[in-house]
Amino acid sequence: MSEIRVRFAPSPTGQVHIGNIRAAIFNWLYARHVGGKFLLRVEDIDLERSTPEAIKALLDVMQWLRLDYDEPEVYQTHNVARHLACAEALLASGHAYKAEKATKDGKTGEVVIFRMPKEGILSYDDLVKGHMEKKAADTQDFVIVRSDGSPVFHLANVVDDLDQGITHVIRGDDHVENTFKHLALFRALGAEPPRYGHLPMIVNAQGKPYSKRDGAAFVGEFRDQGYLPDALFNYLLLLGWNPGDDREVLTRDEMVDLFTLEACHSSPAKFDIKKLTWMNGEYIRRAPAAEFEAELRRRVAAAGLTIPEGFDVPFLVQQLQVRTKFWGDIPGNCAYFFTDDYEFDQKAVEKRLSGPEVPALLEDLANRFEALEPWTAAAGEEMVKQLSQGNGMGPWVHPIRVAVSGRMEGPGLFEMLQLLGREKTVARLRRAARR
RNA sequence: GCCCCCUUCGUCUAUCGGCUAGGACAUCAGGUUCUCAUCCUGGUAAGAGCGGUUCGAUUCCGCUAGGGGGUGCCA
Repeated sequence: MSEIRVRFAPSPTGQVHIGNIRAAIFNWLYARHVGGKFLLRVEDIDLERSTPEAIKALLDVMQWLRLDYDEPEVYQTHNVARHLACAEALLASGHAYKAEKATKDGKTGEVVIFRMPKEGILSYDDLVKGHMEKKAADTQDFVIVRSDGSPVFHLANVVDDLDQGITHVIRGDDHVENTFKHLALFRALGAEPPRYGHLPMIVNAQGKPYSKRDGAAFVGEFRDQGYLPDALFNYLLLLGWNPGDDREVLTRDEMVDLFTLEACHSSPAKFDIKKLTWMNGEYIRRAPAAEFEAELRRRVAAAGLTIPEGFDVPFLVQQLQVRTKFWGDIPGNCAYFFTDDYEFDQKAVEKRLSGPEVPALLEDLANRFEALEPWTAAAGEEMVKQLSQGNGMGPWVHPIRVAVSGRMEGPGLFEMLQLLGREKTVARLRRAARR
């Protein structure tokens, strides 16, 4: 049995759309599952729309999502001579003919047109949609070489698939109708066509194709917003596929192991950013502490902040990891540990620090913390508990929190103070008392 | 217009004729608690409609409706 070869063949005309990259993901998983080859073909014959920037963005995204391919990427522009030679062959064999045809802006020129079968039923078995058929009479001949001599998508796409030995074409639903054309082209070229499978579209809340106006639609945007590649990968996979049981968060190995085209759906799926966000948090929470720490250090440093000597980073990680939904939350959610110039949330100040009793309270607490032994979260909590006499620590805890961090939410207060250290805690309490 | 495809909770989905229709996200209520988050418990919520086949249909078939795709010298 010959090797299974699949490909991802995007046009580099802009950023990479999530619907597009999902096709790449499914192709990649299929190839890995069956032990075949996954290839990348850059369909850059498209006029002026293909740009070097777009190609770079594409390659970056492939790498970011760990979609490795098994042979160097192929550029469609490098194969134009072959496309045209095939058109000649088709002309010679009578499968194509030349004709004068008008463009939509009124100019006419001679093009090469492929002859579709005129009688009978055209059919094929779609890898995900099942048996498909269409009356030949319902299809039309189509242009394969433009009047300027350039090959049209259908020709280039088919010839490249042929040349690359593609055995399974897994692509978006919008290509279903093209499949009848492509099949005919393959046969006219005297070649055995690949199997085809069509993935349903990703749609918005209204059921229309998901686009830019519906929110982030490009892979790069998700990356910029702090989504993890593995979370996006996992979420996109769940749109139209499931492992057959209740598992949702899967490792790459599990995905490869369980993936089949038979389990893919044929109905469109709505993109739900909330579930993606949940999954992202899930991936951050499940990340090894060391990985979280590395990311934390990187982001704190990138913000120009310095982690003090002796700072208990692992303890901070423990406090922060469960509260982080996006990498982008860092360092905003912990900057106050590393600078005295942290921001005060105005609402928090009004709510917790504006009372007439607050200055005296904070001064008193500053004195008590100054004398607290040992400097641990447990000791601090014990002390405040004494003060509250079992009536709830809120009246003490809230002002302290805002005074030392500027915000109303965050790690447990006493853990926060332990991390911050006695000196800073006391100084900040006094500063807030005297403002 | 014509051709093709799709249709289970708000969303992603399980079910391959036996269903008290399960899970997850979201949402609501409660628990834990110094906040937020996590975590735990519980609730609301679905088979587009109509016919048929069958002892029995969410599951099979047909029709209708709704939605999507295609119908380019775009890809």
